[in-house]
Amino acid sequence: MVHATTMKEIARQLGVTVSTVSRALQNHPSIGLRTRERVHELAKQLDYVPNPTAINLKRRRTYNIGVVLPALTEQFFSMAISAIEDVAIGKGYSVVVMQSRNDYERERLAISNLVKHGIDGIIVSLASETQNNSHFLEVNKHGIPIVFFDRVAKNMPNSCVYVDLTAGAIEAVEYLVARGLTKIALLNGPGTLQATDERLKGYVTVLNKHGIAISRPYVRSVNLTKEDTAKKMNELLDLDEPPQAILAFNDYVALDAMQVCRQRGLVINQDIHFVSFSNLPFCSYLEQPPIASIEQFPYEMGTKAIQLLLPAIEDPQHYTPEKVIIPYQLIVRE
Amino acid sequence: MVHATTMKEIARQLGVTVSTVSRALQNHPSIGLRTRERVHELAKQLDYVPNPTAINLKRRRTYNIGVVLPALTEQFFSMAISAIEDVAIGKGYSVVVMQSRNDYERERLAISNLVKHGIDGIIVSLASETQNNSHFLEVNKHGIPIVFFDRVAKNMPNSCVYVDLTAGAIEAVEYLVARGLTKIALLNGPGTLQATDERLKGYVTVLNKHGIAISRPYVRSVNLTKEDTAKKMNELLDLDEPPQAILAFNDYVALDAMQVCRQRGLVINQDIHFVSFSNLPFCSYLEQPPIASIEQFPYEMGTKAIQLLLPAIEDPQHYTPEKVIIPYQLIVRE
DNA sequence: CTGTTAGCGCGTTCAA
DNA sequence: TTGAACGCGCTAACAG
Repeated sequence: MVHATTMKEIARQLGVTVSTVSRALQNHPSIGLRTRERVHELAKQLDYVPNPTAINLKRRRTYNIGVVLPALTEQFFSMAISAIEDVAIGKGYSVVVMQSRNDYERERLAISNLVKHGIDGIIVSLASETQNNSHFLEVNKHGIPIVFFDRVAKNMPNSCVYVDLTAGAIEAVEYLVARGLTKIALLNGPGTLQATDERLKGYVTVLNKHGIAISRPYVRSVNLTKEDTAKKMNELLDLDEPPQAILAFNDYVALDAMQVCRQRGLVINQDIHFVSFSNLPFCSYLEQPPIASIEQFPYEMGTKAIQLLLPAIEDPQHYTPEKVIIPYQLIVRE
Repeated sequence: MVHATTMKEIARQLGVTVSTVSRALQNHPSIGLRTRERVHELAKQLDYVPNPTAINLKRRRTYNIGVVLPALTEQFFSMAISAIEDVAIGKGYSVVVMQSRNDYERERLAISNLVKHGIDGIIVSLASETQNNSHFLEVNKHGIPIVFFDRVAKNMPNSCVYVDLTAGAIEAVEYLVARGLTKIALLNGPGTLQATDERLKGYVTVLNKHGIAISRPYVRSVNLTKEDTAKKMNELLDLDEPPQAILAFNDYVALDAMQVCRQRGLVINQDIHFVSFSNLPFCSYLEQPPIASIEQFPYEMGTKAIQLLLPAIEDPQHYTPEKVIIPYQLIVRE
């Protein structure tokens, strides 16, 4: 801005003190009706807008909340952001977004930028490649609260909110088995994510329960890029005994894998079946979507995350971190 | 934060002045090597982080850039945001997002919140329901620069960046005609958007050129909700002479309309053909995508938008608004 | 080389 | 009812 009008300017033009203007603007009772009116009038006339930076400096807050997540273009995360934003705005906060692109260094940089830039708290969903928590510990040391959501960090004392993916995976695999599909492969995420472990655990549990031998080549990790997913899916199809069904880490992995299948002439939901996590809205546009998906309620997760963060910001002393588990839901499509 | 360490604290512990500390920290040449080292050492030891709010107060900047757009969950916009963020971060700015949800009041509120919250500039893509520009004029009055992108406002003096949709529509409709499809309907956006006029103009131009009569019932506006699109698509199919092809406002409209067609037993790309705008990545997952789409390069648009905004922030005097047109590209899928 | 002083815009206590 | 003075945390012109 070229030169915004300040209280000082109003005071000067009215021949009063800045403190009088200050009080008049906040309708302090001890200000004469006449002066108050004159101040308000001139303020409006000069398009006076209080300088938020100055106010923040006094309040010792920025009213900025940082959100770091893998990719905004993934609908799961943009939905979560929407939820965070809705709550934040209602409480007078703004949301600053940063994307890690699943890259550790970028995540580290994003966190550092946020702290340098000034935020009152941070909400994070981990990059798939993040292996250590030093950057988060640093933030904790500064007394800036963090809440993890969905892709949460292991062994961190902060609040976090996530769904019970093991239970979700169990229900998903049970569903496949109930449909008579027993050659089930797992296209899992990167080993760095807790979410990957949880899916695996559910997968193993069900197969064991039904006495189905677990074939090592059936379990593969992808790094969440399209290329890697294609590679791993091709490997699965090249096996002597290719799987009848795939449990995919999420809808994006499922879609990329399904594309490979189609290219190889397989008919989805006939030659091969998919079940995945996320239940993203755009799957409803597919002619042959995964037969089932675990809804993870990103909106609810985002809402809960910010609801955990705000008290940590506004009343740090009485704040104790919480682990919140959001219920999942198996959505069957046919 | 409970109690961050300040320069004052460092100064106290070292028995020097705050200004000495300040200069030492920025490696001012006129500071004794010894003191400089002691200051840096203690700063690190006490986990000193400069208070950005105080710095911003002096610099008279917030280093925050506000972005207001219809919906983050639309991939077109999340891609644009990614671009904006990439450039912004490189220049030391952070991005604050607000969504209008295509609602005028929400857009108005978002703008007002941004100004109250403190931002150095704003990038906007209009809500479909926005009919007047008073809230933007207000911002202009405060000397805060605005750049419009994609859905730009009519009759505003600010910079803006958009694609030549008329030319795009022309090429798209020509493509349909060349394929022998002449009964072409237009599922257009809301009349409030300039982008809607432009598509219509292109549509009319081509039909006129080929001497194809324009049937009024073939041209419909949708408000960009799934329900309205379904309603209008059904109306088109209920006509005595239903269209062979649809030019859709964007991929979301196309997808919603295609869903209706499938439900009514039509085979996409056989009984009816679609061409749309945006060319969103997820269309590549469809078995029967629109046969062609106008790529609008959201990443390039976002990049250009912030490149127009930053000079306006950093050197207001020498800044003159620009209208930038990004080239489109017709992507043919088969 | 370092301290003193002033000021960014605002809120607030203490006097008058 | 209003003014004077101080402080939030930091930078910078001026002095020594």
